[in-house]
Amino acid sequence: MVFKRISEWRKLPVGLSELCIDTTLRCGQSFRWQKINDEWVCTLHGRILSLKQDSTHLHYKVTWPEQSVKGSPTAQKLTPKAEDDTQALLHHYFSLDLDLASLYEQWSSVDPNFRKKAPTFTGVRMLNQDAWEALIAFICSSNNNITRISQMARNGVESNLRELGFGYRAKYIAETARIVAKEKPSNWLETLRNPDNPGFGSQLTPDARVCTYKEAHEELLALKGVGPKVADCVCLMGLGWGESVPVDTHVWQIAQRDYKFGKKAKTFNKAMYDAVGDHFRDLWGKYAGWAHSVLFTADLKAFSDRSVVKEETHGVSIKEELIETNGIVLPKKRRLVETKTVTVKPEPGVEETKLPTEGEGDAKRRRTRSRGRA
DNA sequence: CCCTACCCTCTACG
DNA sequence: ACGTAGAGGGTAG
Repeated sequence: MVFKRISEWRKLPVGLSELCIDTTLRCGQSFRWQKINDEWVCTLHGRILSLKQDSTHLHYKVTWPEQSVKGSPTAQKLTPKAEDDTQALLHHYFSLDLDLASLYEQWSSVDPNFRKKAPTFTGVRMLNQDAWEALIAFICSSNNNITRISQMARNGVESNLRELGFGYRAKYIAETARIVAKEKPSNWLETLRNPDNPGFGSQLTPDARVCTYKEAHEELLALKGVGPKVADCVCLMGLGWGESVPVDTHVWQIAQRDYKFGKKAKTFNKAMYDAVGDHFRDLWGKYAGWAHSVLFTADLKAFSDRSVVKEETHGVSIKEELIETNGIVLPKKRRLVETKTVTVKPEPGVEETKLPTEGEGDAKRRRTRSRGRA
């Protein structure tokens, strides 16, 4: 395939606390971005986008196909003046209207745990992704990991999905595609979108029935391979519902560890699923899903080299010895250990914050080697 | 409501 | 080194 019309680098004024692409593009939201040398690269709305970032700006470059791709919904946009929409596309994709620093402040003011974790994970935004892409990607995410999902996302979607390594999810995708195409009204998926957060370039149809988050979530459950967690991923990342909180096993662990969930009830059923999401919506508000992503990212193994300890703890040392935390002896292993802990001032009326070195999170702070393809 | 099979890949461990 | 058990960002039946 021949590509032409490569633009010069352009830039948007965006600070790192408003957006950090190195974190946002690899924290399990989109599985198609690839870091090639110093640039993040992905196809989006019929063009190839390259991104890089410095402390003050997001830099972007566009590569257009030589001619329209037939059948592409964006093909008609490849008119000479259409290139100008790339800035608007980025603005929409990253929801740059939202003041993320203010949101972090707000979440920190109501949540000591967030205040502790967030400083080393600033600039984490939800991506405004295509709904269909999010649907298929997160069906693939069941019982899976980021590395493998990324491999799947790069494959073509055909009847031999199974041979391509999709496993049992191949049936889900085929079934879901059939249901959406034949059993649902045309444009059904888009009607589930948050009306306050329209899709990129979409026209608002005046007669469209307004949908709520709960309704959208419920509707998605009718698809094959879509349970509550996948439905919430699609709501949050593909349909613009900022209050959607996908509760996977990892978020469930966070809820138990840091938010006193599951002390009595050990079982995790649908009622508990809803309870966890409702709790975070109650705590964090309208953009609870965004706040959840910050804590989720903070617990990802891929980011385990970042300390949860504040900046003044500049010294880290490599120690080789048995480390015991809360009675759990971890295997002898080379690991990063903070040389000093920071005393966190207890907040009035709030449970005291654990000292960093005695948190259960130490077990996850193990340094991970790079995974995936070489 | 609870249990298990489902596909495949990577990792830890012997 | 090499093989194998186990887990990994759920869902359907």
